[in-house]
Amino acid sequence: MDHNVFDDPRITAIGLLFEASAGLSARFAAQFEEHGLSPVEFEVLMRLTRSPGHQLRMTDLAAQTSLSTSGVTRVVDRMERDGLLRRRACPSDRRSSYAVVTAAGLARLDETLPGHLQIIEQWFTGQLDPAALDSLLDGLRRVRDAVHPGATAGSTDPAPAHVPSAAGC
Amino acid sequence: MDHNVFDDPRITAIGLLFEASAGLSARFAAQFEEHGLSPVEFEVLMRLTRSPGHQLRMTDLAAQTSLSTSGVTRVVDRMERDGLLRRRACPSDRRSSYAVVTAAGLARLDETLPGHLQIIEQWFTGQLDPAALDSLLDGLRRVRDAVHPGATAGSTDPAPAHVPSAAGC
DNA sequence: GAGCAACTATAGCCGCAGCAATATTCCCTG
DNA sequence: CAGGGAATATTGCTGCGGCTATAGTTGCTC
Repeated sequence: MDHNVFDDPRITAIGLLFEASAGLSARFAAQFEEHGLSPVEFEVLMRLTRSPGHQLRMTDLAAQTSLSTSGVTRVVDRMERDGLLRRRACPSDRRSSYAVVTAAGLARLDETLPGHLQIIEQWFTGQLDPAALDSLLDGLRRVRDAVHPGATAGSTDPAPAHVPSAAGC
Repeated sequence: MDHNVFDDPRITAIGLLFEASAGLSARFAAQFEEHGLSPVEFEVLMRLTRSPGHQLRMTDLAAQTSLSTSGVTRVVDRMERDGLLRRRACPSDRRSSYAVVTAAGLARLDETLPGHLQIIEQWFTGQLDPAALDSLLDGLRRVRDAVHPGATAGSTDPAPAHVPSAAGC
């Protein structure tokens, strides 16, 4: 029990990261639900809204989220049924289709975002003084860049740097 | 586009936290799979093994993981079928039952842990010099303590402080 | 000691999401 | 321009896990 694995600083470190992350996720989910959104739906709304024309091809949307292409198909199904999104055929490539944010989708996002930002501030960024926060973010950025989830990532990147295949459309 | 929400420092911050966390999760999942474990199964194995007698009542196990009680029932079903765990009736309370780690379960954990620790070091703790790491962990601890996932948390706590109801057993 | 509320584990039902298979379309090569 | 390989979206199938209902057990109160 002297060099118990459970006391290993690495276990402690990863525990802190995951608990902080999970705790925030739970707060977010609760607030999203108040506005009739699931976490994935919010993420989809964010990704699409920040994209040019408030739209993205299904594949590209999948690449920018934590979802597979079939997962995207179903989320877009639900959100289209709820009027938040709309499918649009790609004129130049008849295999592709766009998911486009509707006015209702934009409104829903606008209605959800203030509370979301407030929660981030209350439970995360506001918990630390500016210097400590910078320090934390620097560390996270280092880790993020190292582990680079590839498709899962990109939230901070203004453009995915990929610009995969939205060329002809 | 001047005060675009997407460029809000809070969005950037939470993006970094989630991407780092998700990236590490993905690495972990891949390594767990090499040893025939899912992330939840690994978590269950860790929680039980660090508990006195390598066992925990189903309810307490649920409280210490990200699972509901019915979720625990099913995970334990699977792991019992695979020989990693074993159910044991609680002698003093016939409603309760224990999940106990078997020798095979311990062996599986021992076989999985070194690689797990190595991944943590390679992609997380080893990415930063000691001072920066301390800084990062301090920040995370602050956030963790604030958001305190309640049941979901506890990974770093040697004892859950609760010591819920394992009294009579 | 009978009744009742709280607790414990489980089973039914459901939605979600990944993988693999499929149909369609595109593009490149000969 | 014919044919084959790659890309795109969708669907079937599966496993996972939460919520709710249920059955059994406990302890408390009258």
